[in-house]
Amino acid sequence: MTAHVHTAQEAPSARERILDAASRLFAEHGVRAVGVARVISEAGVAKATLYAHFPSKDDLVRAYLERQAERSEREIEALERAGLRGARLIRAVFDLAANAAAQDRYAGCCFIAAAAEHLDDSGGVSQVLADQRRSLLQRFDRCLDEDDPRSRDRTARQLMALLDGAKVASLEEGAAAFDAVDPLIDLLAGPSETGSTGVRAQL
Amino acid sequence: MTAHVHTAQEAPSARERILDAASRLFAEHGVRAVGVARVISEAGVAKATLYAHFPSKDDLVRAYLERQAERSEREIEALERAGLRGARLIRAVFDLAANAAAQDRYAGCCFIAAAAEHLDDSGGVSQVLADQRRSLLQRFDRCLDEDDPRSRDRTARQLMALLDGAKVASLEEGAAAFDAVDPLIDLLAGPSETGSTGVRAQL
DNA sequence: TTGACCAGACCGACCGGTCTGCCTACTTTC
DNA sequence: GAAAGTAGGCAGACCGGTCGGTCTGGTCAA
Repeated sequence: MTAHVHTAQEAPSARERILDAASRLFAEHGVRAVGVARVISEAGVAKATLYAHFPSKDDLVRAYLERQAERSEREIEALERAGLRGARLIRAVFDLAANAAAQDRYAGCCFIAAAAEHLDDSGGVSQVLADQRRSLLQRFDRCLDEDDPRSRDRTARQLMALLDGAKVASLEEGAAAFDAVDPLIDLLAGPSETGSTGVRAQL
Repeated sequence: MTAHVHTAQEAPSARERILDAASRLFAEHGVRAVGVARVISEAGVAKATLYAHFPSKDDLVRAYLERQAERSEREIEALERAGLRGARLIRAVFDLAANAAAQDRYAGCCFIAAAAEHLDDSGGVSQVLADQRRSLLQRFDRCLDEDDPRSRDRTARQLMALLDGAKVASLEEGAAAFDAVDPLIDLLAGPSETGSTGVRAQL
């Protein structure tokens, strides 16, 4: 695997260049619409090199989704470390998604898109998606301060639906799609306390 | 176009057999995963016949989505004709989606899936999707009894997000995904009045 | 005779994936 | 310190298969 650790000066390894190019292309055009030829072209890498690091395109796709899931997780953990808790952390998760939707070449949530492109899941792609989903659901659950676990679980699922729904709407409306659901977040997540988390304004 | 109208006895025209087979296959496996060869095979039709009716696969896809949108529209209109209004009609729309998610070979909402598969929209596919979306949004709006148009629009978008979110969740959880959002519908759509619309229980 | 349909060969393009061959840079050994 | 070996990456030819799409030729009913 050569889990090479680079300093900032070093050029990124071939594996990372491949994953970077694949991530950019997959996110913008979809997984099925991008062939390995285009990935190696934009990564500046030989075909054999790609297949040395990823046994098949499906492995590359899985690695792409896993990295994306890890990044999201780390972003949220960073916010938590910054002191955000409960309702404010939940709001921040929505704000992160809204920020992503505001990007120039935004083409929808990579997890929802990948799920739609892998209805027949021959590889382990949908497992990665299920894991990411469960992880976020649990985080919502932990952020809620309702006593009844059943009620907490239901509220977490409502928040998840709201997030996914806003992401779907953002395909056509961009980040503005998150405005409509905004008031509902407070309602579900608990006392709104002080207003904005500031995260959304960061970009 | 030969907009032939058959009685019940007549065998369906070639065009309809094509559209039926394509709809079944596209809905179950996704648009890109199904080739024209498979469509004509399951439709029992010659390749030339398909291309006589649909100039390209993209036209076939558009026809498939348009027909699906029309069917949804007609289902809702039938419920309206049956006397459902306001909040109860909104609930019925959710129940229709939940029923679809309960089907055996359900593989997600065809509109969301098609949107995810056509991030780069070369054909007019995304136009069909946008139309369907706008149409449903307007119907929600008409069903709400809030006075302020702005507030009504926002509530309609919240309902839409809830519906899309439940559809996304139903990819993994099936029709059960709609249970969680259920109480929120009443909250948004207005006075719950008498409980179930009965639609959901129909199947 | 005409027109709608059938079966299936055929086309060029592209797909994921393999393989050969060359080059470079580091490491081992004398 | 030079020679030899080795590992990783490069370019691109090549493979079988599938894609969307076209074309030929034949069947059948109106």
